[in-house]
Amino acid sequence: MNKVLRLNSRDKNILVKTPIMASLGQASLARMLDLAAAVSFEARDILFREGEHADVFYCVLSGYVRLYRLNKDGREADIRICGPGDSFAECLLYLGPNYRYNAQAAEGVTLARFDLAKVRAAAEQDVEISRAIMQALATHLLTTMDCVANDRLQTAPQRVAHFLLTSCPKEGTSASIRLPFQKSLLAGKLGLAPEALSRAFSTLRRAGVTVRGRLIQISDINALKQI
Amino acid sequence: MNKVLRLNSRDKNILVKTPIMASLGQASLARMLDLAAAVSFEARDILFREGEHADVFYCVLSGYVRLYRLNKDGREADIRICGPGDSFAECLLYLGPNYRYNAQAAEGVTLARFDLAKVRAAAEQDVEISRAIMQALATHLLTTMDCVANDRLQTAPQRVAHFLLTSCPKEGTSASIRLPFQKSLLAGKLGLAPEALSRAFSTLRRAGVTVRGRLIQISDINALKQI
DNA sequence: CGGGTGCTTGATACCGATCAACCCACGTGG
DNA sequence: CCACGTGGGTTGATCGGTATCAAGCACCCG
Repeated sequence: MNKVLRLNSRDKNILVKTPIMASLGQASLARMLDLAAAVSFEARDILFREGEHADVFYCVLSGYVRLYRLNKDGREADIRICGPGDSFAECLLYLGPNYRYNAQAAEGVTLARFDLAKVRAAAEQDVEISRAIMQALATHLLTTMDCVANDRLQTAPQRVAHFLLTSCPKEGTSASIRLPFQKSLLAGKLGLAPEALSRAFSTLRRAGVTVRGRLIQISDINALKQI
Repeated sequence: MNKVLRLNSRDKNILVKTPIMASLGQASLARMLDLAAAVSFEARDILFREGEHADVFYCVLSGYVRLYRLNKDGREADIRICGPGDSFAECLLYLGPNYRYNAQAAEGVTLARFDLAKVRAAAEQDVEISRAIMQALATHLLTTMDCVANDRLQTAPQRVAHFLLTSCPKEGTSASIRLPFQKSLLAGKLGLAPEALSRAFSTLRRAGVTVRGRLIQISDINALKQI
């Protein structure tokens, strides 16, 4: 747990470009910025646990946060990986009083923290804010439904190929990507064990994918699409 | 495709108890009811397909609807099964112009149909409506996140046990359930092949689960929780 | 009685988890 | 400068779970 501050101007600049904030007009934006506090966490810090009473939600300014669940014998499964601009736990604005999953800093992170009750009140008065929240919720919902469908339809190499294709520019026949986080985190995001991710990368070698550390070269984008 | 009618009073009674409508006051409720049209589909009818232009969303009055995706070689995976009271595709109120999955009637269904644009306009003026929609979106989001977590953490028998536990009364040591739909639909909902569901039921026999047709007897609820 | 349809059962194959060993890059301290 | 430890990643061997394919069964309805 950590420092709580008013946002500095760098943080504000990031926050303003965030999906939940980007669509807001002058007044609504000011209102939301006024409710935001900056907090930071070290790698592996737990932000909250499933079942705890929820009174704040977050928006990532830098770094990555894992949202995950545990089963009764302690195995964990990632539900979502949140990076810069992503907000999480906003779904609790209009729901039960407890967090429904665990959140952990995957590395050092800085976050904007919002008081659920205050934002709820602000949304009540300000249609722009409530519309922005709806949009965020709808987006998360579709993303999560995509996740279910992908888990159920795609094999490990296909998931990795799909991920690569969504994180490289559309045009051109080749591309190179730098992973924004550790491979083990990517594995979790794709619902794979780290070993399975590693093997998936090596089967993708024959489709023109070269991996060295976090650098990934894709020689033939169209070949990837055929996987 | 089928009859389009104003709602009859039976349908209205159902619709009014629905999550999206239940929280509405007199005026907002009237406004929404005024936008609703009743439609019905035969078993296996396609309501819409992924990629089609979306101009309406639905709320189930009776029967069940499958939401599913296809992969390129034609295999399908269910994303969600919607029963009476469930609404779907409302997430498109504030998002892209196209449906993001396929919807099919799993049996004969009656639905309330809402024009996206009109509801959007209504929500813009009426905070109650927009709050109700948010609540529905948030609920769906959490449900879908649960689904991801369950898919990634639980085996087939565990998923079935979990399903049984959520569809039987909390108190008591034994219970009996009548499945509201076909087993093959349940299989899809749980992300399983029908054969796998069948086998899961038979491994649950040793935990005191007896299946005959759609009737399921659970002799020891606590035993199920240990699976 | 014949023919659906939905479900179960069996045999097999595949995919990914798991466990263990190893590798490599890096940092630290003797 | 080197020995060592650590953390992230890869590789190999094995196991388990579920999909798939195929056949058989039960029930319903003509």
